[in-house]
Amino acid sequence: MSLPHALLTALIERPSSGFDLAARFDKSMAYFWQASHQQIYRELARLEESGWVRSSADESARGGRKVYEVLDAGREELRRWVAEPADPRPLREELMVRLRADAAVGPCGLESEIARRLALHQAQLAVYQAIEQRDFAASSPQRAQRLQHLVLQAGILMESMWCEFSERALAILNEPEPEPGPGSGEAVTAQSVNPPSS
Amino acid sequence: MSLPHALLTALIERPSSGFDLAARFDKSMAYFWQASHQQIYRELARLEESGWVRSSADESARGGRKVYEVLDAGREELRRWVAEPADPRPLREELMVRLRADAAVGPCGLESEIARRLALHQAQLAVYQAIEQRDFAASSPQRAQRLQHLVLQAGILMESMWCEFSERALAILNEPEPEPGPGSGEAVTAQSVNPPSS
DNA sequence: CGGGGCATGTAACCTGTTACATGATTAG
DNA sequence: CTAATCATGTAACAGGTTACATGCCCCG
Repeated sequence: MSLPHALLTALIERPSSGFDLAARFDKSMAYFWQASHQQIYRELARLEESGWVRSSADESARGGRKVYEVLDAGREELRRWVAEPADPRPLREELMVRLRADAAVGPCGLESEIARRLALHQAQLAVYQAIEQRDFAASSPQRAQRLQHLVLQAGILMESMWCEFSERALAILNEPEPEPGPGSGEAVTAQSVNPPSS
Repeated sequence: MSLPHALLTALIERPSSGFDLAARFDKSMAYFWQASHQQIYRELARLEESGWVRSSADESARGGRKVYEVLDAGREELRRWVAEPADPRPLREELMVRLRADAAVGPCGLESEIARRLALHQAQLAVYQAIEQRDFAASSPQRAQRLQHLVLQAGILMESMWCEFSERALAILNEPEPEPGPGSGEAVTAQSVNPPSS
């Protein structure tokens, strides 16, 4: 339930239309939150209904462009929400399910997929590092700047972690099997091992 | 859409009832996937409808206990799915939105929340490390074992990352402000800084 | 005047969460 | 007998995804 507050934040940074927000969510906020334009329009309507933002038709632009800005009630709500405790949302990582499944039924050719994802994570890491060099080369004493840098660093930490993980996974998957066995050539090793703890 | 395949995997590891699966999802699979019992029952019904699993009433147990086991079609489906390419699901990390919001509206007292979460991540890390010591002390040559260890290591990497991140965040949030300013005591620093790239 | 980008939406659907409902068995 | 635990479900809803619908305006 943080989409409304993500939108409030983005609108405080700069009043915008739904369209602009959708575009900006692919940039400044994409490290850790994203939303489709449908979601954004839906949510903007709710925010306005709650009296947290106000829209005004932008006559200078084409189409029925509506620019939203945050009202005082919206700011208060945002400040209230920021300090509210919230447990980390549990992970849902499909790749781990695949690895478990591969462990259960025997080799399924997962290596190429992992290699592909390693490349993706390396590329994303490079993008983040380029942004860091461009925008945060000099360490700033300003609180807001440092926090924004921190969020970017989280993205960097995350991508680094996935690179590291992918390499470990490839090392295991590409390992030659201990004894291939001359006869039946499939899924023999799998059944014997049960999950570790219980 | 990996819940059905997570269930297939768990059922291959050991045929079980819905209730057992719900309990086991809190253990062996909880690092990276979880599901409520409602989801599990709903999904088991679908799996049976698809002809991937079969249920049989367990007379020896109390209640209307139904034990599910995976059929050949289910195994085939699982093998097919494992190799299927799938991009990493984008992150959704509420805490990052909070940090961004704090950067936008000024200090909101986020430190205590971050400290709380640091403690949570440290605790979880300790749990994972204990499991690792207990179940994976000796390095095994068996593929399935090594993959299961790998998945646990992903959990460890993840928790370590969050600890590292939380500490960095606390360092910034607890820093004294450069010039506090004698007059107005609120939200002055925020507005001047815009998001980095655009 | 036609195509492409700007701009705003509706509708249907799937997944996951929360709350509620039901009954069987066993321990005290 | 009663409470706890085992065991299986239904219903309603919220959030997110996909597909579709609509119209404006500028450029060629």
